[in-house]
Amino acid sequence: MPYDPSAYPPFAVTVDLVVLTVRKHALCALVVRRGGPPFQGRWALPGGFVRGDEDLEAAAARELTEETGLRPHVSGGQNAGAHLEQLATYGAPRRDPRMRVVSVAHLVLAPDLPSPTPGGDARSARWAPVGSLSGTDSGAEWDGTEQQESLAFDHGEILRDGVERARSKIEYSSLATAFCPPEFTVGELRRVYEAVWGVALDPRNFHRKVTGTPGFLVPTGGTTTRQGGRPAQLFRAGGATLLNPPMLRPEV
Amino acid sequence: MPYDPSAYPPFAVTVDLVVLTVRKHALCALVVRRGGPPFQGRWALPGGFVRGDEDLEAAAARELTEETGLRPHVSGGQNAGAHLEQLATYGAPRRDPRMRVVSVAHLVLAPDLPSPTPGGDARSARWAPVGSLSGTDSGAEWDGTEQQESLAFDHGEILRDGVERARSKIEYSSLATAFCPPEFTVGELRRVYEAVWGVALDPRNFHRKVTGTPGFLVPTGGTTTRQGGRPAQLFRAGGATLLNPPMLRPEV
DNA sequence: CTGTTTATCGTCAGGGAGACGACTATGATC
DNA sequence: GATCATAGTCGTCTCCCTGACGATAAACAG
Repeated sequence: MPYDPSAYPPFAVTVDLVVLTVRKHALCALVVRRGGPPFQGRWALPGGFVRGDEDLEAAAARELTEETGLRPHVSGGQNAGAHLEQLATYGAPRRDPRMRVVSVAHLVLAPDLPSPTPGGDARSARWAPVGSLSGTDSGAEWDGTEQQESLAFDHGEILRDGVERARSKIEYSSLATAFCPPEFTVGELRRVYEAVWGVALDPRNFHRKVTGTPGFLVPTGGTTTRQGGRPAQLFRAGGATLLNPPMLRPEV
Repeated sequence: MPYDPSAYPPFAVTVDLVVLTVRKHALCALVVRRGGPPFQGRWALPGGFVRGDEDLEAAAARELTEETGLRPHVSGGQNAGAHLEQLATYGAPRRDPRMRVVSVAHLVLAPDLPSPTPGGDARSARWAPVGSLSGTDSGAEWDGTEQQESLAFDHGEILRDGVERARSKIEYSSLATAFCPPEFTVGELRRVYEAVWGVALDPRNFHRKVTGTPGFLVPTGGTTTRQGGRPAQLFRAGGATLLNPPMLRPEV
């Protein structure tokens, strides 16, 4: 099937971002309010068109910087920016009612940002607990104090896939450190796991596991009491990216 | 950023297929020879354009059927067709020298097909051991008896990603059964793992693991001696899709 | 000073995996 | 038919990891 360049059906290609962070013991996703039709006024994932001469990952990084000011560390890299990776591609024929759009979704894991409304973009944006957005099943931490509304387009499905990817990936990789500031304590890292998985973990077993895995954490020598209680050692993310054996999330 | 439907850059969208099978103790990928420029005469992954009103997965399934006659069981389903799932999307600006093409790669795991040249397509197609295609590191089983040649476009990279996905996914899922005929023995399943991972596994421990995992295998009652030696029980794939705990491939 | 919070170290039992020994049931070969 | 090679299947033993949980340490709040 030698294809004919003059006869291919035209598509628009976008990138959509599932930007996750942990705020106040809850896994949150960045959502923006749509300013125009379709789905005007509804919340959606941030995203935009891929430019004609732009790589997909570069487009995702550009959108991320535009929305949050974060500068991603593509494909690994030390803590200090955000982790960015391709998630999946969504291309159902009528997912956008106006035209045929194929969206390459990306997943971003970011530390908690001080800015309440991230980025200086004119659109309103907020961090929404993933439990408050329909399409996710983690209703445990969802207490109903916020407006629950389904996302525009198929973004609910994309968010669900991104959350599931994050939940499973921190099992066998050191990616959870991407949710932490450059220096963090074992307890802070544990609270990340608890927020992402929505379960409580035993502090003693968790401490044994993460400090006993070579290359996962490297002590910086400092300590902190910012969590209250006894001072805790500070760590940086080590070079290891794969956890072997993995830390499996507890059964139902 | 309310986007303007009349001003988006146009892309062509294709699907490319990484079709894997196990033949004669080796993991093999389906490759087709290109009939026209660019890369004329080089081997490439099968694939083609997504039609204007066609879902991505449907396009992948259609291409698969056109190339091999296989009818995929999308997203799980019992043994009898092939497993198909989305792999990743490749969209570097100049990956196709003619125009901007974004390719949504899919991964297919198929049982060994009797047909030497799969499908009745006019193009020449063959099963190539993945070790014989550059871009993969599993050189152990590659003995140099076949022509080694790098694939067209970025298909070497796509193949490598697909092989890595298959290698890691059979660790924690029952997907390895997709490489097997509807009824198979424990030994045949073990040889699938050995071929995909390129390692030797202990038959006794493997037998204990797979027969001891609930829902992985269900005995059909029959036996076979098609492998020689003592008759072996026949099994079908059970309903379980996730292996818990996983069967981790041995270290280096 | 006492209670509370968080961090960290230890102990113990159970499960799973790797390393093997032993036995079984076929077909092939002498 | 006896023997051998080939696979399959069952057991055992040890080590390591994990989950459950007791105990101690070091800060702060009253």
